[in-house]
Amino acid sequence: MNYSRQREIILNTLKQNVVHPTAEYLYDVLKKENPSISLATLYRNLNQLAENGIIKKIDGLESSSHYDHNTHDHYHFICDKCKKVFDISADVAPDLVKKAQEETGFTIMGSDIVFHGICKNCNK
Amino acid sequence: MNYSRQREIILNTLKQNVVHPTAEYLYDVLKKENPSISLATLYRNLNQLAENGIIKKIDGLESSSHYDHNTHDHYHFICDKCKKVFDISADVAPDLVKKAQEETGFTIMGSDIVFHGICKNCNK
DNA sequence: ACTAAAATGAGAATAGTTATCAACTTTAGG
DNA sequence: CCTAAAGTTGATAACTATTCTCATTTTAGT
Repeated sequence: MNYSRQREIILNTLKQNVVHPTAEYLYDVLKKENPSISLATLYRNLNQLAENGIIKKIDGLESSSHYDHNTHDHYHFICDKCKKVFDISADVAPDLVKKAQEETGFTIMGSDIVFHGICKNCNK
Repeated sequence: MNYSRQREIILNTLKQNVVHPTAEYLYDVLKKENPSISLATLYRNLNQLAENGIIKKIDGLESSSHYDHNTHDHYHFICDKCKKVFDISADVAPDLVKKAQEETGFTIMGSDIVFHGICKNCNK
């Protein structure tokens, strides 16, 4: 993977983002500072960054993928009402991967763990 | 939800299926016995059955959704090589939802828990 | 600076799924 | 058992998210 200005911008934008944005959301943000950036470039780079373990692609949330600059082991929660995505600490299930591996005998390389329901704020 | 012959056929076909099929796979199977069934009818009914908790839609596996007639609490593993989907018992993380709920204070209505890696067979 | 490999932007193409709509079924009430 | 309202169907158009193509530009090593 060579250096590329666009990839740097994309990664920085994702890092500065508190939410877990979709490509569409990122594209809107990126275009403000870099009107010439192409959607294909964005997708290409998000995929490359994810393949290299620099970011994480989160599937299973909605019809579109979300992206996370936090690659530490943790889970996600999406509110069915406001669609906001929250982090859940991996502490709620220590050794989950290890145990799953022991039970199945499979080599587990990754996981997508997504909860959904109603967040505190929407519950009021 | 009224009775419909097509829905019954779709549900039965899913129940008889040991794998966790995609809509495409189900459609191919269904057409053999019911050549006139429409793809739209299949998707409509899978969504309705899932909304009513009769089946479960599994997202986060591949670009397309898979469907599961087993609605008991359990997780999934997809082999990155052969793309087969396996069940993992929820016993590997007892009270996972309860703990996540305690930690976050959110009302958790469901979860999608997907592991991926290499299955026993492909590991040989 | 020169070259090969990698990356870009623009837009076309693809895949999976949902929407539309006229015709047909199902259901509940009289 | 008839009817009207509500629900469902098949066919196909439309949509959305993402990937592909390709000519041009950028990067990295010599």
